[in-house]
Amino acid sequence: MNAKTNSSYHHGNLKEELISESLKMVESGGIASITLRELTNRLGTSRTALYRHFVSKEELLQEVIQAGFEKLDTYVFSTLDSDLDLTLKLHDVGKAYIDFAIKNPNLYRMIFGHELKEQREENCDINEREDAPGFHKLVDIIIDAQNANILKKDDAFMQATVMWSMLHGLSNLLIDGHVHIVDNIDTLFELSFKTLISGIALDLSE
Amino acid sequence: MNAKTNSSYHHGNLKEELISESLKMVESGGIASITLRELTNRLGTSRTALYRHFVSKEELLQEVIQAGFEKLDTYVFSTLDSDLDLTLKLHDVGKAYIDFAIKNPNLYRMIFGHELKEQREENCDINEREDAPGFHKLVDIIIDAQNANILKKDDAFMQATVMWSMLHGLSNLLIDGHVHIVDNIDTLFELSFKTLISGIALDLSE
DNA sequence: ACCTGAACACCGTTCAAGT
DNA sequence: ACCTGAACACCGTTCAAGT
Repeated sequence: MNAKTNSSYHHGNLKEELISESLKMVESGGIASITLRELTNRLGTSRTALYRHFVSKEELLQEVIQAGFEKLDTYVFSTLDSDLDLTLKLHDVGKAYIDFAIKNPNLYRMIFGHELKEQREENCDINEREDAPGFHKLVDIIIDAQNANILKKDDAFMQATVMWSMLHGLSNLLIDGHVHIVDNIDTLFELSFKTLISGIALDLSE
Repeated sequence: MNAKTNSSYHHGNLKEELISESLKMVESGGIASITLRELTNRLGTSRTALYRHFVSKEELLQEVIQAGFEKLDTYVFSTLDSDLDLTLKLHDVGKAYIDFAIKNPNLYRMIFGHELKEQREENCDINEREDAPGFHKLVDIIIDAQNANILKKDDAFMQATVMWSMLHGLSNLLIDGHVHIVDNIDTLFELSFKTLISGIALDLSE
Protein backbone atom coordinates (compact mmCIF):
# COMPACT_ATOMS: atom_id res chain seq x y z
CA MET A 1 0.00 0.00 0.00
CA ASN A 2 1.33 3.40 -0.96
CA ALA A 3 0.89 6.20 1.51
CA LYS A 4 0.43 8.78 -1.24
CA THR A 5 -2.58 7.04 -2.71
CA ASN A 6 -4.11 6.47 0.70
CA SER A 7 -5.99 9.64 1.45
CA SER A 8 -7.52 8.33 4.66
CA TYR A 9 -4.35 7.75 6.63
CA HIS A 10 -6.51 6.73 9.53
CA HIS A 11 -6.60 3.26 8.00
CA GLY A 12 -7.53 1.54 11.23
CA ASN A 13 -5.46 -1.58 10.69
CA LEU A 14 -2.15 0.10 11.46
CA LYS A 15 -1.23 -2.46 14.10
CA GLU A 16 -1.38 -5.36 11.64
CA GLU A 17 0.50 -3.33 9.03
CA LEU A 18 3.27 -2.55 11.50
CA ILE A 19 3.68 -6.25 12.22
CA SER A 20 3.58 -7.40 8.60
CA GLU A 21 5.92 -4.63 7.44
CA SER A 22 8.30 -5.56 10.27
CA LEU A 23 8.23 -9.15 9.02
CA LYS A 24 9.27 -7.95 5.57
CA MET A 25 12.08 -5.85 7.03
CA VAL A 26 13.42 -8.73 9.12
CA GLU A 27 13.42 -11.14 6.21
CA SER A 28 15.25 -8.76 3.92
CA GLY A 29 17.68 -7.10 6.32
CA GLY A 30 17.64 -8.88 9.66
CA ILE A 31 16.30 -7.72 12.98
CA ALA A 32 18.77 -4.85 13.24
CA SER A 33 17.27 -3.28 10.12
CA ILE A 34 14.00 -2.62 11.94
CA THR A 35 14.08 0.96 13.13
CA LEU A 36 10.93 2.79 14.08
CA ARG A 37 11.84 5.67 11.80
CA GLU A 38 12.24 3.44 8.75
CA LEU A 39 9.23 1.34 9.67
CA THR A 40 6.85 4.27 10.07
CA ASN A 41 8.26 6.00 6.99
CA ARG A 42 7.41 2.92 4.91
CA LEU A 43 3.83 3.00 6.11
CA GLY A 44 3.53 6.75 5.70
CA THR A 45 2.66 7.33 9.32
CA SER A 46 4.20 9.49 11.95
CA ARG A 47 6.82 8.03 14.21
CA THR A 48 4.67 8.44 17.28
CA ALA A 49 1.67 6.59 15.83
CA LEU A 50 3.28 3.30 16.78
CA TYR A 51 2.84 4.08 20.47
CA ARG A 52 -0.95 4.02 20.05
CA HIS A 53 -0.67 0.23 19.55
CA PHE A 54 2.48 -0.87 21.35
CA VAL A 55 3.94 0.28 24.61
CA SER A 56 7.43 -0.01 23.15
CA LYS A 57 9.45 -1.31 20.22
CA GLU A 58 10.12 -4.44 22.27
CA GLU A 59 6.41 -5.22 22.47
CA LEU A 60 6.12 -4.87 18.70
CA LEU A 61 9.04 -7.25 18.22
CA GLN A 62 7.41 -9.80 20.52
CA GLU A 63 4.35 -9.83 18.28
CA VAL A 64 6.51 -10.08 15.17
CA ILE A 65 8.24 -13.08 16.73
CA GLN A 66 4.89 -14.69 17.47
CA ALA A 67 3.82 -14.14 13.86
CA GLY A 68 7.11 -15.69 12.76
CA PHE A 69 6.49 -18.81 14.84
CA GLU A 70 3.07 -19.13 13.25
CA LYS A 71 4.61 -18.89 9.77
CA LEU A 72 7.06 -21.64 10.67
CA ASP A 73 4.31 -23.80 12.10
CA THR A 74 2.12 -23.33 9.03
CA TYR A 75 5.00 -24.04 6.64
CA VAL A 76 6.00 -27.24 8.40
CA PHE A 77 2.61 -28.81 8.96
CA SER A 78 0.16 -27.41 6.40
CA THR A 79 1.49 -29.46 3.48
CA LEU A 80 1.95 -32.65 5.50
CA ASP A 81 0.32 -35.64 3.83
CA SER A 82 -1.90 -37.31 6.43
CA ASP A 83 -1.82 -40.61 4.58
CA LEU A 84 1.90 -41.02 4.93
CA ASP A 85 3.73 -43.72 6.81
CA LEU A 86 4.57 -42.34 10.26
CA THR A 87 8.32 -42.50 9.71
CA LEU A 88 7.90 -40.64 6.45
CA LYS A 89 5.77 -38.07 8.27
CA LEU A 90 8.61 -37.42 10.69
CA HIS A 91 10.98 -37.21 7.73
CA ASP A 92 8.85 -34.66 5.91
CA VAL A 93 8.32 -32.57 9.03
CA GLY A 94 12.08 -32.38 9.47
CA LYS A 95 12.70 -31.60 5.84
CA ALA A 96 10.13 -28.81 5.81
CA TYR A 97 11.58 -27.36 9.01
CA ILE A 98 15.07 -27.13 7.53
CA ASP A 99 13.66 -25.75 4.30
CA PHE A 100 11.90 -22.96 6.17
CA ALA A 101 15.06 -21.98 8.02
CA ILE A 102 17.10 -21.90 4.81
CA LYS A 103 14.48 -19.92 2.94
CA ASN A 104 13.93 -17.44 5.78
CA PRO A 105 17.25 -17.25 7.62
CA ASN A 106 16.77 -13.78 9.09
CA LEU A 107 13.28 -14.54 10.31
CA TYR A 108 14.41 -17.86 11.75
CA ARG A 109 17.28 -16.15 13.55
CA MET A 110 14.96 -13.56 14.98
CA ILE A 111 12.26 -15.83 16.38
CA PHE A 112 14.80 -18.00 18.15
CA GLY A 113 17.58 -15.51 18.74
CA HIS A 114 15.70 -12.63 20.30
CA GLU A 115 14.97 -13.11 23.97
CA LEU A 116 11.31 -13.81 24.47
CA LYS A 117 9.38 -12.54 27.44
CA GLU A 118 7.40 -14.89 29.61
CA GLN A 119 3.76 -13.98 29.49
CA ARG A 120 2.56 -16.22 32.31
CA GLU A 121 4.99 -17.53 34.87
CA GLU A 122 2.50 -19.80 36.56
CA ASN A 123 1.23 -21.63 33.49
CA CYS A 124 4.00 -24.20 33.31
CA ASP A 125 1.93 -27.18 32.19
CA ILE A 126 3.19 -28.04 28.73
CA ASN A 127 -0.22 -29.40 27.74
CA GLU A 128 -1.88 -26.05 28.19
CA ARG A 129 0.73 -23.81 26.64
CA GLU A 130 -0.34 -22.10 23.44
CA ASP A 131 3.11 -20.98 22.35
CA ALA A 132 4.24 -24.27 20.82
CA PRO A 133 1.40 -25.74 18.73
CA GLY A 134 3.84 -27.22 16.21
CA PHE A 135 5.72 -29.01 18.94
CA HIS A 136 2.54 -30.69 20.10
CA LYS A 137 1.73 -31.89 16.59
CA LEU A 138 5.19 -33.47 16.53
CA VAL A 139 4.56 -35.12 19.89
CA ASP A 140 1.29 -36.53 18.56
CA ILE A 141 3.01 -38.11 15.55
CA ILE A 142 5.62 -39.62 17.86
CA ILE A 143 2.98 -41.06 20.18
CA ASP A 144 1.20 -42.60 17.18
CA ALA A 145 4.51 -44.09 16.05
CA GLN A 146 5.17 -45.51 19.50
CA ASN A 147 1.74 -47.14 19.53
CA ALA A 148 2.43 -48.60 16.08
CA ASN A 149 5.64 -50.17 17.47
CA ILE A 150 7.77 -48.03 15.19
CA LEU A 151 9.51 -46.02 17.91
CA LYS A 152 10.96 -46.91 21.28
CA LYS A 153 8.59 -46.20 24.15
CA ASP A 154 10.67 -43.51 25.77
CA ASP A 155 9.12 -40.25 26.94
CA ALA A 156 7.43 -38.81 23.84
CA PHE A 157 8.02 -35.19 24.89
CA MET A 158 11.69 -35.91 25.24
CA GLN A 159 11.88 -37.73 21.94
CA ALA A 160 10.20 -34.77 20.25
CA THR A 161 12.68 -32.46 21.97
CA VAL A 162 15.59 -34.57 20.73
CA MET A 163 14.31 -34.39 17.16
CA TRP A 164 13.67 -30.68 17.50
CA SER A 165 17.20 -30.19 18.85
CA MET A 166 18.65 -31.86 15.79
CA LEU A 167 16.53 -29.79 13.42
CA HIS A 168 17.15 -26.55 15.29
CA GLY A 169 20.88 -27.15 15.52
CA LEU A 170 21.21 -28.12 11.89
CA SER A 171 19.18 -25.08 10.83
CA ASN A 172 21.35 -22.74 12.84
CA LEU A 173 24.63 -24.25 11.68
CA LEU A 174 23.49 -24.04 8.06
CA ILE A 175 22.19 -20.47 8.08
CA ASP A 176 25.09 -19.18 10.15
CA GLY A 177 27.64 -20.65 7.74
CA HIS A 178 29.26 -23.09 10.14
CA VAL A 179 28.87 -26.10 7.84
CA HIS A 180 31.58 -26.07 5.20
CA ILE A 181 31.80 -29.73 4.46
CA VAL A 182 28.82 -30.35 2.35
CA ASP A 183 27.98 -29.32 -1.17
CA ASN A 184 24.68 -31.10 -0.87
CA ILE A 185 22.53 -30.08 2.07
CA ASP A 186 20.00 -32.80 1.26
CA THR A 187 22.63 -35.47 1.82
CA LEU A 188 23.43 -33.99 5.21
CA PHE A 189 19.78 -33.88 6.18
CA GLU A 190 19.21 -37.49 5.11
CA LEU A 191 22.16 -38.66 7.20
CA SER A 192 20.84 -36.63 10.12
CA PHE A 193 17.43 -38.20 9.84
CA LYS A 194 18.85 -41.70 9.40
CA THR A 195 20.92 -41.09 12.54
CA LEU A 196 17.88 -39.89 14.45
CA ILE A 197 16.02 -43.06 13.50
CA SER A 198 18.71 -45.70 13.84
CA GLY A 199 21.78 -44.01 15.34
CA ILE A 200 25.38 -43.67 14.27
CA ALA A 201 26.55 -46.81 16.03
CA LEU A 202 27.39 -49.85 13.91
CA ASP A 203 24.46 -52.25 13.86
CA LEU A 204 25.38 -55.88 14.49
CA SER A 205 23.06 -57.05 11.72
CA GLU A 206 24.87 -54.99 9.08
CA MET B 1 42.28 -3.24 37.65
CA ASN B 2 41.30 0.16 38.94
CA ALA B 3 42.08 3.13 36.76
CA LYS B 4 42.78 5.36 39.73
CA THR B 5 45.61 3.18 41.01
CA ASN B 6 47.10 2.85 37.56
CA SER B 7 49.27 5.93 37.16
CA SER B 8 50.75 4.83 33.82
CA TYR B 9 47.56 4.70 31.80
CA HIS B 10 49.68 3.87 28.78
CA HIS B 11 49.53 0.26 29.92
CA GLY B 12 50.36 -1.14 26.53
CA ASN B 13 48.10 -4.17 26.70
CA LEU B 14 44.92 -2.20 26.13
CA LYS B 15 43.85 -4.38 23.22
CA GLU B 16 43.82 -7.54 25.34
CA GLU B 17 42.07 -5.71 28.16
CA LEU B 18 39.36 -4.49 25.80
CA ILE B 19 38.71 -8.05 24.65
CA SER B 20 38.73 -9.61 28.12
CA GLU B 21 36.56 -6.85 29.60
CA SER B 22 34.14 -7.31 26.70
CA LEU B 23 33.98 -11.02 27.51
CA LYS B 24 33.02 -10.17 31.09
CA MET B 25 30.35 -7.75 29.89
CA VAL B 26 28.84 -10.28 27.49
CA GLU B 27 28.68 -13.00 30.10
CA SER B 28 26.98 -10.79 32.66
CA GLY B 29 24.68 -8.72 30.48
CA GLY B 30 24.61 -10.09 26.95
CA ILE B 31 26.03 -8.64 23.77
CA ALA B 32 23.74 -5.62 23.86
CA SER B 33 25.32 -4.51 27.13
CA ILE B 34 28.64 -3.85 25.40
CA THR B 35 28.78 -0.16 24.64
CA LEU B 36 32.04 1.57 23.90
CA ARG B 37 31.31 4.22 26.49
CA GLU B 38 30.76 1.69 29.27
CA LEU B 39 33.64 -0.47 28.10
CA THR B 40 36.20 2.33 28.02
CA ASN B 41 34.90 3.77 31.29
CA ARG B 42 35.54 0.44 33.00
CA LEU B 43 39.14 0.43 31.79
CA GLY B 44 39.66 4.08 32.63
CA THR B 45 40.56 5.01 29.09
CA SER B 46 39.18 7.57 26.75
CA ARG B 47 36.48 6.53 24.35
CA THR B 48 38.65 7.16 21.34
CA ALA B 49 41.52 4.97 22.54
CA LEU B 50 39.71 1.91 21.20
CA TYR B 51 40.21 3.09 17.65
CA ARG B 52 44.00 2.75 18.02
CA HIS B 53 43.49 -1.05 18.09
CA PHE B 54 40.27 -1.73 16.20
CA VAL B 55 38.90 -0.13 13.10
CA SER B 56 35.38 -0.38 14.54
CA LYS B 57 33.28 -1.88 17.31
CA GLU B 58 32.43 -4.69 14.91
CA GLU B 59 36.09 -5.67 14.60
CA LEU B 60 36.39 -5.79 18.38
CA LEU B 61 33.32 -8.01 18.59
CA GLN B 62 34.80 -10.39 16.01
CA GLU B 63 37.86 -10.86 18.23
CA VAL B 64 35.67 -11.32 21.28
CA ILE B 65 33.77 -14.02 19.40
CA GLN B 66 37.02 -15.73 18.45
CA ALA B 67 38.11 -15.67 22.10
CA GLY B 68 34.72 -17.13 23.03
CA PHE B 69 35.16 -20.02 20.60
CA GLU B 70 38.55 -20.73 22.13
CA LYS B 71 37.01 -20.79 25.61
CA LEU B 72 34.39 -23.28 24.41
CA ASP B 73 37.03 -25.43 22.74
CA THR B 74 39.22 -25.45 25.83
CA TYR B 75 36.31 -26.26 28.13
CA VAL B 76 35.11 -29.17 26.02
CA PHE B 77 38.41 -30.87 25.27
CA SER B 78 40.92 -29.94 27.96
CA THR B 79 39.46 -32.21 30.63
CA LEU B 80 38.79 -35.10 28.26
CA ASP B 81 40.23 -38.37 29.58
CA SER B 82 42.34 -39.86 26.80
CA ASP B 83 42.07 -43.34 28.24
CA LEU B 84 38.32 -43.48 27.85
CA ASP B 85 36.36 -45.83 25.67
CA LEU B 86 35.61 -44.02 22.41
CA THR B 87 31.84 -44.01 22.94
CA LEU B 88 32.38 -42.56 26.42
CA LYS B 89 34.66 -39.94 24.89
CA LEU B 90 31.87 -38.84 22.57
CA HIS B 91 29.50 -38.82 25.54
CA ASP B 92 31.79 -36.64 27.64
CA VAL B 93 32.45 -34.24 24.77
CA GLY B 94 28.72 -33.79 24.38
CA LYS B 95 28.12 -33.36 28.08
CA ALA B 96 30.87 -30.77 28.41
CA TYR B 97 29.52 -28.88 25.40
CA ILE B 98 26.04 -28.60 26.92
CA ASP B 99 27.54 -27.69 30.28
CA PHE B 100 29.47 -24.82 28.74
CA ALA B 101 26.38 -23.43 27.03
CA ILE B 102 24.34 -23.61 30.24
CA LYS B 103 27.07 -22.01 32.32
CA ASN B 104 27.79 -19.26 29.78
CA PRO B 105 24.50 -18.66 27.99
CA ASN B 106 25.18 -15.08 26.95
CA LEU B 107 28.62 -15.90 25.62
CA TYR B 108 27.29 -18.96 23.81
CA ARG B 109 24.54 -16.88 22.23
CA MET B 110 27.03 -14.28 21.09
CA ILE B 111 29.59 -16.54 19.44
CA PHE B 112 26.92 -18.33 17.43
CA GLY B 113 24.30 -15.63 17.17
CA HIS B 114 26.34 -12.70 15.93
CA GLU B 115 27.06 -12.81 12.24
CA LEU B 116 30.69 -13.65 11.66
CA LYS B 117 32.71 -12.20 8.85
CA GLU B 118 34.54 -14.41 6.43
CA GLN B 119 38.22 -13.74 6.66
CA ARG B 120 39.30 -15.69 3.60
CA GLU B 121 36.81 -16.58 0.93
CA GLU B 122 39.17 -18.76 -1.05
CA ASN B 123 40.30 -21.02 1.79
CA CYS B 124 37.38 -23.42 1.64
CA ASP B 125 39.22 -26.63 2.40
CA ILE B 126 37.90 -27.81 5.73
CA ASN B 127 41.20 -29.50 6.56
CA GLU B 128 43.09 -26.23 6.50
CA ARG B 129 40.63 -24.03 8.32
CA GLU B 130 41.79 -22.76 11.67
CA ASP B 131 38.42 -21.54 12.88
CA ALA B 132 37.08 -24.91 14.02
CA PRO B 133 39.80 -26.77 15.92
CA GLY B 134 37.28 -28.39 18.25
CA PHE B 135 35.30 -29.72 15.34
CA HIS B 136 38.39 -31.44 13.98
CA LYS B 137 39.08 -33.09 17.32
CA LEU B 138 35.55 -34.45 17.21
CA VAL B 139 36.09 -35.74 13.68
CA ASP B 140 39.26 -37.50 14.82
CA ILE B 141 37.43 -39.31 17.63
CA ILE B 142 34.74 -40.38 15.18
CA ILE B 143 37.31 -41.70 12.69
CA ASP B 144 38.96 -43.68 15.49
CA ALA B 145 35.57 -45.09 16.46
CA GLN B 146 34.84 -46.05 12.85
CA ASN B 147 38.17 -47.88 12.63
CA ALA B 148 37.37 -49.68 15.89
CA ASN B 149 34.09 -50.88 14.33
CA ILE B 150 32.07 -48.90 16.85
CA LEU B 151 30.46 -46.47 14.40
CA LYS B 152 28.97 -46.88 10.96
CA LYS B 153 31.40 -45.99 8.20
CA ASP B 154 29.50 -43.02 6.88
CA ASP B 155 31.24 -39.74 6.09
CA ALA B 156 32.99 -38.76 9.32
CA PHE B 157 32.65 -35.02 8.70
CA MET B 158 28.93 -35.45 8.29
CA GLN B 159 28.63 -37.64 11.38
CA ALA B 160 30.47 -35.00 13.37
CA THR B 161 28.15 -32.36 11.95
CA VAL B 162 25.11 -34.41 12.94
CA MET B 163 26.40 -34.73 16.50
CA TRP B 164 27.27 -31.06 16.60
CA SER B 165 23.78 -30.19 15.33
CA MET B 166 22.22 -32.11 18.18
CA LEU B 167 24.46 -30.47 20.77
CA HIS B 168 24.05 -27.00 19.29
CA GLY B 169 20.29 -27.35 18.99
CA LEU B 170 19.89 -28.70 22.51
CA SER B 171 22.10 -25.94 23.89
CA ASN B 172 20.08 -23.25 22.17
CA LEU B 173 16.72 -24.67 23.17
CA LEU B 174 17.84 -24.95 26.79
CA ILE B 175 19.38 -21.51 27.18
CA ASP B 176 16.56 -19.80 25.29
CA GLY B 177 13.92 -21.38 27.50
CA HIS B 178 12.15 -23.42 24.84
CA VAL B 179 12.34 -26.69 26.76
CA HIS B 180 9.61 -26.78 29.39
CA ILE B 181 9.16 -30.50 29.72
CA VAL B 182 12.10 -31.55 31.73
CA ASP B 183 12.98 -30.98 35.35
CA ASN B 184 16.18 -32.92 34.85
CA ILE B 185 18.41 -31.69 32.04
CA ASP B 186 20.76 -34.63 32.52
CA THR B 187 17.97 -37.06 31.65
CA LEU B 188 17.26 -35.16 28.45
CA PHE B 189 20.93 -35.17 27.49
CA GLU B 190 21.26 -38.89 28.15
CA LEU B 191 18.26 -39.64 25.94
CA SER B 192 19.72 -37.36 23.27
CA PHE B 193 23.03 -39.16 23.36
CA LYS B 194 21.39 -42.58 23.39
CA THR B 195 19.36 -41.50 20.35
CA LEU B 196 22.48 -40.27 18.59
CA ILE B 197 24.14 -43.63 19.14
CA SER B 198 21.28 -46.04 18.53
CA GLY B 199 18.34 -44.01 17.23
CA ILE B 200 14.77 -43.57 18.35
CA ALA B 201 13.39 -46.42 16.23
CA LEU B 202 12.35 -49.60 17.99
CA ASP B 203 15.12 -52.16 17.75
CA LEU B 204 13.99 -55.67 16.73
CA SER B 205 16.24 -57.26 19.34
CA GLU B 206 14.54 -55.42 22.18
C1' DA C 1 -6.73 7.24 16.48
C1' DC C 2 -3.98 9.64 14.46
C1' DC C 3 -0.93 14.20 13.23
C1' DT C 4 3.29 17.84 13.64
C1' DG C 5 7.32 19.36 15.70
C1' DA C 6 10.47 19.64 19.19
C1' DA C 7 13.17 17.64 22.65
C1' DC C 8 15.77 14.07 25.46
C1' DA C 9 19.36 10.62 26.58
C1' DC C 10 22.02 7.27 24.38
C1' DC C 11 24.73 5.30 20.71
C1' DG C 12 29.09 4.58 17.31
C1' DT C 13 32.21 7.37 15.03
C1' DT C 14 35.16 11.31 13.64
C1' DC C 15 38.01 15.26 14.10
C1' DA C 16 41.19 18.83 15.88
C1' DA C 17 44.55 19.53 19.01
C1' DG C 18 47.35 18.06 22.62
C1' DT C 19 51.38 14.90 25.25
C1' DA D 1 49.94 5.23 21.94
C1' DC D 2 47.32 7.53 24.29
C1' DC D 3 44.56 12.08 26.04
C1' DT D 4 40.58 15.98 26.09
C1' DG D 5 36.65 17.97 24.23
C1' DA D 6 33.54 18.83 20.79
C1' DA D 7 30.74 17.41 17.13
C1' DC D 8 27.97 14.37 13.94
C1' DA D 9 24.15 11.28 12.43
C1' DC D 10 21.28 7.88 14.24
C1' DC D 11 18.44 5.67 17.66
C1' DG D 12 14.03 4.83 20.97
C1' DT D 13 11.08 7.53 23.57
C1' DT D 14 8.37 11.45 25.43
C1' DC D 15 5.75 15.60 25.43
C1' DA D 16 2.77 19.55 24.08
C1' DA D 17 -0.50 20.77 21.05
C1' DG D 18 -3.41 19.89 17.32
C1' DT D 19 -7.61 17.29 14.31
